Amino acid sequence: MTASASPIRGGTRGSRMPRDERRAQLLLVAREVFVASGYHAAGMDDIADAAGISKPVLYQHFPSKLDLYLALLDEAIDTLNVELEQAVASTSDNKQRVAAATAAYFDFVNDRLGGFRLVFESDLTNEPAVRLRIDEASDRCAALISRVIAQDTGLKDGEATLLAAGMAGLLQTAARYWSRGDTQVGREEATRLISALGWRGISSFPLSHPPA
Amino acid sequence: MTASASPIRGGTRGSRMPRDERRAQLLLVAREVFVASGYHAAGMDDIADAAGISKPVLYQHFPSKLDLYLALLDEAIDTLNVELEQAVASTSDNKQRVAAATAAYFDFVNDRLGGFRLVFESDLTNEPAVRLRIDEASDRCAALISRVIAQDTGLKDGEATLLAAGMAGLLQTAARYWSRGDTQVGREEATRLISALGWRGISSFPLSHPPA
DNA sequence: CGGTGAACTTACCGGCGAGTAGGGTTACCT
DNA sequence: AGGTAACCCTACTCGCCGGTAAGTTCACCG
Repeated sequence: MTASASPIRGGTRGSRMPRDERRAQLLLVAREVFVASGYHAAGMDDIADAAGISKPVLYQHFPSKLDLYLALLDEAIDTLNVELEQAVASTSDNKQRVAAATAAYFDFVNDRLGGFRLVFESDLTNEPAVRLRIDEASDRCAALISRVIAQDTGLKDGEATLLAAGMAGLLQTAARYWSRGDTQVGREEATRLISALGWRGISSFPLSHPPA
Repeated sequence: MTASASPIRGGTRGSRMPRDERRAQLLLVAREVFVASGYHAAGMDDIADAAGISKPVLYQHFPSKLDLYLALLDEAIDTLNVELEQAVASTSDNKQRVAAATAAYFDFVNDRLGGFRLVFESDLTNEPAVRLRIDEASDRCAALISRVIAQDTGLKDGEATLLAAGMAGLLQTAARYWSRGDTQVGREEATRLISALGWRGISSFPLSHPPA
């Protein structure tokens, strides 16, 4: 259940490191372990072992398991937000924006580091600090998308945000499903399909009372 | 963090019960506790206390914490699948089908029993048994939706299923977002918006090569 | 070279929580 | 009534894991 193939990542056993470098390595290794096992199944011993150090060193860099996890979570959330922001800012054509946003989600979900698991598949959602961050992240994504929707459709704010939350879920779920790889559809095709689904959905508003 | 207001649910302390009735009560109470605290934070003691019995009784009905949890998970998954199936079968008009499916998700997410938390917000996703069930549940939902999509658009199976997975995510996320209640939009309006988003998205396929 | 501090270690503590042993009590049937 | 089986309880074990106390080795600098 825990990493065992190559017990030491990013440094030879016994090699000392300057504090900053060590911290960076620990973040890297810890992410791998958390991503692979989830918060609960991952032990601080596992992380220390994987990094080739002993547990107290870990605690010299992070005051608690939760803090370590939160640091990684923040990192991942930030990545997602930045990528999505760039996508929205990359063009002024809203159709293109949807396509770019879709690509951003696919990128995020297929990132080697697997940070998306921390955000979308956390097993610590009952911890208030975690819940808060994830909710905020979702809200921030929704807000970004919401602006595009509102601009394109003239819907009221609450309505646009609801749709945006849905869109975010669509992109996230589709990207994750696709990345599982049991589908025959290639990435190009997949992003095109999802992007089209989203764009067509959005661009046909408002139709509260369908066009005569 | 654990229920404390009314320590005993569904029976007075000390009252004996026939086996089946007791089991049913335990399932009810356990679901409340798991829904409120998640798998990890919930203790078998908590559940026993909340049910007004002692721990060994719990173990006379369920061999382990995991088994108990899985029983509840299966129940919840079944509810979702049945509701969604009924929604799809309730009409032969695909637009209505999308509306009905949307309503089904909103129903499921707003169910008093909160079973949706077990399916959509489980904190035990690293347990293979849980992962398996949730993945299967998603796949089954996607398959149901996929058939509608394929029928309406003539897309290939893999493509339709990808879109269906996305749609399921859209419905799920939107319903959950709405049920958080920080939106001003009423339920009628919300389901109409989401349903429209989904339907418009779907019904405009195929457009792999946009209509001339 | 000696000394100083940071990096690192081994070896432990303490609590928590799943699961259990063994015995008491109530309902029901004959 | 009296036996019996099912229901239930108190009180414990035991492994796991986050976190720590105290001592050791390496790098660097005067």
